[in-house]
Amino acid sequence: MSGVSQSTVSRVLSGHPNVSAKTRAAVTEILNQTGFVPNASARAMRTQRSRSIGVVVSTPVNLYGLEVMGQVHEHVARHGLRLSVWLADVDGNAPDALQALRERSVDGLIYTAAVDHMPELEADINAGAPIVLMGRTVRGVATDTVAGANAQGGRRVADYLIQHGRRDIAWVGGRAFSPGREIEQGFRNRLASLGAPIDESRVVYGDLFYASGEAAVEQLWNSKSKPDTIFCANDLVAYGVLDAARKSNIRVPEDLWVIGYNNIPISGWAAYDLTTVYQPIADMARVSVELLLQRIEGKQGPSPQRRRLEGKLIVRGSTAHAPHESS
Amino acid sequence: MSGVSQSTVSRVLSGHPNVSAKTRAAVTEILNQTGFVPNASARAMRTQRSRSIGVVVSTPVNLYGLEVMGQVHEHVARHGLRLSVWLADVDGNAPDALQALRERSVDGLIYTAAVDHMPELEADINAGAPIVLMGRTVRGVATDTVAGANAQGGRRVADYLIQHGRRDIAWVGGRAFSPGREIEQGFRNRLASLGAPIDESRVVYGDLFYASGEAAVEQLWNSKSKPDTIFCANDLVAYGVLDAARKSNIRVPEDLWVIGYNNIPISGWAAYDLTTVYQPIADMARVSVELLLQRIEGKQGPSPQRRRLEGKLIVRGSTAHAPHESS
DNA sequence: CTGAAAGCGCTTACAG
DNA sequence: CTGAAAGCGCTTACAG
Repeated sequence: MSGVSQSTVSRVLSGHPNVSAKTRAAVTEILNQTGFVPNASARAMRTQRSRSIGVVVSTPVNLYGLEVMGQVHEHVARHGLRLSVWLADVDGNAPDALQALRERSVDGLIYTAAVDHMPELEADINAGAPIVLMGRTVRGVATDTVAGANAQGGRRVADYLIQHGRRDIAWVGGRAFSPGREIEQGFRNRLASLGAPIDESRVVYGDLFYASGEAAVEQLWNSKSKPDTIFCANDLVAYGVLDAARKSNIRVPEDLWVIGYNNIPISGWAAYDLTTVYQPIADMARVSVELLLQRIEGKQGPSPQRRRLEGKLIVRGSTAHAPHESS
Repeated sequence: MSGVSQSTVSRVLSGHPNVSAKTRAAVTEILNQTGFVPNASARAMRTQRSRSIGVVVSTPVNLYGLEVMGQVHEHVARHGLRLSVWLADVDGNAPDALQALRERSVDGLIYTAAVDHMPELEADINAGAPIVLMGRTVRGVATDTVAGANAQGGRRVADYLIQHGRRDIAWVGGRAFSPGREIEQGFRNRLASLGAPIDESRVVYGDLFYASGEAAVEQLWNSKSKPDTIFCANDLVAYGVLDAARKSNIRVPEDLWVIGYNNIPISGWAAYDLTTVYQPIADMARVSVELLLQRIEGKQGPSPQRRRLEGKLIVRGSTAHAPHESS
């Protein structure tokens, strides 16, 4: 140390008030000259904080995961924290992420790939590990959860379709995917209460990738009861549906209406021009990061938070209706 | 410590050979019972290694960045390392990533968003910081660089187009984007040497997002010399071109051929069915991680490596030609 | 094969 | 306002 003690340098570095202006200036000067940068591991060991949080995203076949990661990064960076990333396997597991949390490489985790029945994840959460679930719900797990208002989104689409006279409605979803299940429930219930319950022969379950949409069209068109509308649990599947329709010369929207869910940017491109439900990912990321930081500080409330953020129906060409009708 | 010394536990944890079988078994037993997990910061401080590396990717508007991140994650995880992520700003800068490297939060960096003239990045590299450039080249920077064989890709496309009788060829590129510049150079040179130099009125520069493709079509169609082919520096721009053509009732491939670069998954979807040049991202990620780890170990050679990995032309419907002609 | 001890580089009461 | 000292939790020569 050129002149002063280690303690004083540390106080300058951390902006601690107990340093005289002239000492501070002198130390800052030398810091700049030497280009000294404090060691993060040492600070982390001493403070018991890595200043880093992790995010677990689904396998990036689904472009939605990219949006999620970008928004989480944005809000993590805003709090001066670093972001580590793990890609979950197809079952949503990311053991390396949990291990990193246990060994305090990260201070907390935002988990966006959860499904039901994840024993390792649930054990860590029950042991008090700071983990926030984002975008997915898991039954019986006692931690903060931030998700879209999916049932409400499903009801909104049901209202829209019935209002515009659609009756032969198909649903393409996935069983393991909690947002899809919630959308489906809201959608089914509202259709039923409007006197137009869904015909089970028009319900198809798949893995929610692009190819599932193509497969769904083939299955629905080979059945007796062709639909006039297909509502898909995510946009990616809807693109598969639209492309299959294109290949089979099924005209959209004249012969078939198609609706997706998420409103990823591709849905605005002319090739798809997809009516879909916007998800407020930026808000979900913001709230998730805030709740996680509170949990890391030990400031969470007695019972876990369950936040539901509302989306919005975005009407585009895949369901075009007469312009005087409001959406 | 129940029974043995801290040193022995540490040796068991690290798999050090100097532990008797029965001691090892006893310690392992207790470790499992108590669920003890060693603290990563303490290990990092002692070993001077964070076991974590960072990747800097471009703003994720471009889906290509997602693929890159996924592949880098794959290879980083394979080496038992953690991955931190930073999104670069529009100019390719990521000061937080450089800071994290300086304070040893990460052991090294894979930089995929570099452009020319990045003083901070170059200063760190010249000071010996372990940074590998991936997918982009920067003039005069002395570190390992792993990129696609872009000039060769450009030549390959030139050969293909001339071979199939295309003559009124347009190029849509970007000035700050090194792969684009290299593709352009290979493309131009080969066209010239085949006696069909590009007409400068058919060259358009933009920022290489979707909207640039739409803008390019508008500009080219308002000029005197409409092209019969548009070659784009990346797939995203090509989608913009294809959608603009769709809106203007320009038929592809009858009236216009369109070619992209990268072969991201969307290019295989029926809506675009885009002829493009495949980039071996997985290999680029593998080589980048290997070179970075060598550099972290101080085992790099005297002069920086410049690797070029070859891609491959993927012919699809956006340039359909008679089936008997080979691609 | 095992243990006692030093030290990685910080931060933070504590004493002055 | 400043400094000396302790301690965060590991790993690794060193001695036996």
